[in-house]
Amino acid sequence: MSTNNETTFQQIIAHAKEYGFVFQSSEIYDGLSAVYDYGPFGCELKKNIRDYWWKSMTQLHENIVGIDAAIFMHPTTWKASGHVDNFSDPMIDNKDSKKRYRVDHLIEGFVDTLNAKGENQKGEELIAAMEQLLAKDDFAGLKELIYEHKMSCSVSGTCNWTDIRQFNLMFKTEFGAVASDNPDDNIVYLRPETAQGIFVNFLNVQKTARMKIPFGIAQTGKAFRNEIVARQFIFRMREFEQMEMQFFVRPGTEGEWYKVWKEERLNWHKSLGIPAEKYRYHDHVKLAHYAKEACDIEFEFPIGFKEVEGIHSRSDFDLTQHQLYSKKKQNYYDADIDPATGKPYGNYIPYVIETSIGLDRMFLLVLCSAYKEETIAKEDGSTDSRVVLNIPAKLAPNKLAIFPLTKKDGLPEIAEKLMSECKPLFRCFYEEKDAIGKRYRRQDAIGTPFCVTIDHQTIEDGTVTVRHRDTMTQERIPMDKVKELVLNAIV
RNA sequence: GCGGAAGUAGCUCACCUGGUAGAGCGACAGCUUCCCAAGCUGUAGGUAGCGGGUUCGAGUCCCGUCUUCCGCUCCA
Repeated sequence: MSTNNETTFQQIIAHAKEYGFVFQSSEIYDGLSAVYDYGPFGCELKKNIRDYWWKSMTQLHENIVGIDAAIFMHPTTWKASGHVDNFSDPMIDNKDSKKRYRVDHLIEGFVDTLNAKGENQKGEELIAAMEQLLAKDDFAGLKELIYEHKMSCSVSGTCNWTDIRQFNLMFKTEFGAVASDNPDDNIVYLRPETAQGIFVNFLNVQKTARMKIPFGIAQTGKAFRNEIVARQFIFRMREFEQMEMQFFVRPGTEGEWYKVWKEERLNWHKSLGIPAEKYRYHDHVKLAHYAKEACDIEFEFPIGFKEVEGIHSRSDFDLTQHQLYSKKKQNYYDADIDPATGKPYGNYIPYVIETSIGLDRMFLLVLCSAYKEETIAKEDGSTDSRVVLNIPAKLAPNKLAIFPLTKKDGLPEIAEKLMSECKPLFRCFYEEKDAIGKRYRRQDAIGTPFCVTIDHQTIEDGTVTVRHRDTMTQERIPMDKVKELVLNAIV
């Protein structure tokens, strides 16, 4: 048995479509760019990944609770978080060098060269003009300004510019049925991250669930971003799902908690049996405006190492910002005794360690690591091939397939009996058509870990054949042990 | 967003230099079959991404558009 390592990303994408895992959104209308739908097996796999994460966060950690915050949030949320100001800059491209500039950076850079030449007053005038135009979103005026002063690209040296375009990270929509005179009054954003729903509920959760620091709040849910380049299948989508946990800690302890979660999260990945050498950390050198420390957990996809999860030490940035914008105190009273002073730690705004994993990326990770094209040497010397998804049993869409060897002699009746016993406990699939080998292969293609075949011997002694997906080996066990076998593998 | 390539049945592809679409696999319905796909029979499924143009006639040539792929660019 040999595995072909040269399976490309394309083959995995084709397989995902052909077997009902992922479809392009609105495909009959030529599709919607960078939006995808999950099919029957895809949505099961996705749900199983989400459940596994949720359980490992909220059930296995007594100090982590969940919430489900709305996608719509008060617009001020995004002013406080920095998303409005940091991600709505007008951009311009140089057609010759293909280099993209933020318009304000381009003009400021030009002003710097003026200042270097001692033309400071001209520079100041230019900055003033720019700020006026920016405030009015007058892109034509800004472009004129760039041409008027013959601002050129530092790479190509030309003034061959595209029109100015605004890059908006966040999707906007209208809120409320009645239009206001000022359209801005009705704008709400589709959240670009789930984290802010946790932060604005920090005190609600802390008080009602009677949480003591250190504690965490977990949430899974959709988030929306206008990506400049949206490509690579479900790796980068405009609508995607995050699984985030914000862990609130006493200031000064964030360094050790960052280490704890960095390790804890990688262990979660390893617990799925995915080879450790496929993973690596990528520590951030350049940090975001809110971060103290940050790293990514990267996975080696067929297209190279890519980020799947981020662990960020976010300081008290977010809660402080929300306190500032909402004018509501975000303090926590810590009654524990500080050994240094002999007194309680008292009031403070907690620090936050964030773990944030993309559910869709995790889905792709599972699919990529599971997909195998195998060539099998048969006993008669000929070769055979199969496509198999070695999905971890606890994540597999179907857990058990039940086959009567033939569809007569009472075998289907026995199989249906087993089916009705098992299906309340885990997802099963029943099939009686086609040759048994063909049925096995169909289950391999969607990653079903176990197949059970009922044959004539079952009638005599009540045993069945269990066929294992990964090894293709078979064993004979009593039919009433099947349930237990599967349950042991998936819990 | 820019440059290049592609878009024919669910999938992989064929139709050579324009003359009104075919195969394999798959699916479905049967038959056969006592344990690993490629035995047998039958059925369904495509106005050739979409729109326009040239032509007596276009899947085949031209333009536009959408989508996908590759490279560049961006990515808190």
